[in-house]
Amino acid sequence: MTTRAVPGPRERLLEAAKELTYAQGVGVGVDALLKSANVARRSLYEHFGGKDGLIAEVLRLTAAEDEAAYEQTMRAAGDDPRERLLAVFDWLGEVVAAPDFRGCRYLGAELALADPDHPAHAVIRGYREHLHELFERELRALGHPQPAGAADQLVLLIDGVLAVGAIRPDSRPAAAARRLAEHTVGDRRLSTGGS
Amino acid sequence: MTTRAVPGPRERLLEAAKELTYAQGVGVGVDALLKSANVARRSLYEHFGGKDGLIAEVLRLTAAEDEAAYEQTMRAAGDDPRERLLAVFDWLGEVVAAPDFRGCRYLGAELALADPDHPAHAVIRGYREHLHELFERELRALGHPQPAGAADQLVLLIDGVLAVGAIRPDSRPAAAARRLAEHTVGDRRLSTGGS
DNA sequence: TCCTAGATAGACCGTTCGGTCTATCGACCA
DNA sequence: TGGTCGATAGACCGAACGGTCTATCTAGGA
Repeated sequence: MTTRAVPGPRERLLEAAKELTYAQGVGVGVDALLKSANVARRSLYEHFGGKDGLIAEVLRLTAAEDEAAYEQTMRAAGDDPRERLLAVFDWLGEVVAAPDFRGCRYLGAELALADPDHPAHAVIRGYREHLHELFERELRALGHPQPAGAADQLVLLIDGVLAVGAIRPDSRPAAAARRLAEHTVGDRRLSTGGS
Repeated sequence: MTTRAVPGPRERLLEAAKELTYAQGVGVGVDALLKSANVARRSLYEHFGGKDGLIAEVLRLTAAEDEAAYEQTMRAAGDDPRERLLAVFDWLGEVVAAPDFRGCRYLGAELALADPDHPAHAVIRGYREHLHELFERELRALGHPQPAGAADQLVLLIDGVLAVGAIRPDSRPAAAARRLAEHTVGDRRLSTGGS
């Protein structure tokens, strides 16, 4: 049974941890997670082996969701790779402006988990690589001369938006980043084969 | 006596906290701080009122140091505002490449301290504003048409460098950001009064 | 010389931490 | 009907948490 009519303890725990580890940081207590999920203490250790396992699994889950959100945003922006890439920054503007926005979940976990062997770090790196490949693919379709380097720049701009948004959400960082992203992806003439 | 020959408990505590809160995050225990600083438990509460007060004071201290580092970097780059601004990104390249680099201290604290009333948040915002004003001043000297907006972009690029550097220090994010910063500050012709 | 102020060590407080344990409950299946 | 398995509640563990306390020591000034 991989599907069930009503969410089981595992699903409830993941959902509660997804919200609490974002709102409070990965330092939330196990008790708070169990209480919020209405799950027995033992279930956590049965399903995830411990708090660290739960955190890593939550990041895996949200990474898949966030990757899908990026892809959906680009899909909805049409067929032009340039428009698809820039649409990401318009969408980020909404993300950052949301009242419960509290910065990038992955960067928060990366900085909070001092242990370099924590399983979350590998998940975070994988998420970043996925985004990088996503952008690089579009840049290749655009005929960009340096798709890998340009993808580096786009990822950096996204990090900047999420970081600035965490501290000064009112400063509209996504708009500032979009202007730089327009420069990164190149102007419209470039898509016909510039130098 | 504001100066003393040998660092007193307050100075030792600040120094130890500066290192430990960066290496381990602001979640470090009070015991670890006291042991590292070789300071009596009571001294912490006498001087800083508690852990939160110590953290805020550490951020105030490092903010002053970091602001001075930015200014020194720009001063050493000469008189041309354009070169002074771009030199910041060359310097950031060294910062990120340092073996003990672990991301931006301020962003880490911002994301880790869930309590919006924590005194550290005000310190962090003040630090950001100081940097913004520093850049805006140079951009005005450059004759940039939108100094405030361009300063927003530079701060965003710095955040991006520090964020990417925390996760993939080997990807040379400062070099990617510098190329974008060159676009932000404008090319050389602009300093003579372009559109 | 005595007094005071600051620093020390460290016991102690109640709470919370992550994790392990036993015992019970309830649904499903043979 | 009896057995099994997943989930439950919750006691319990040692350790660490942030913070308060007393008592002792020591350097500086009157």
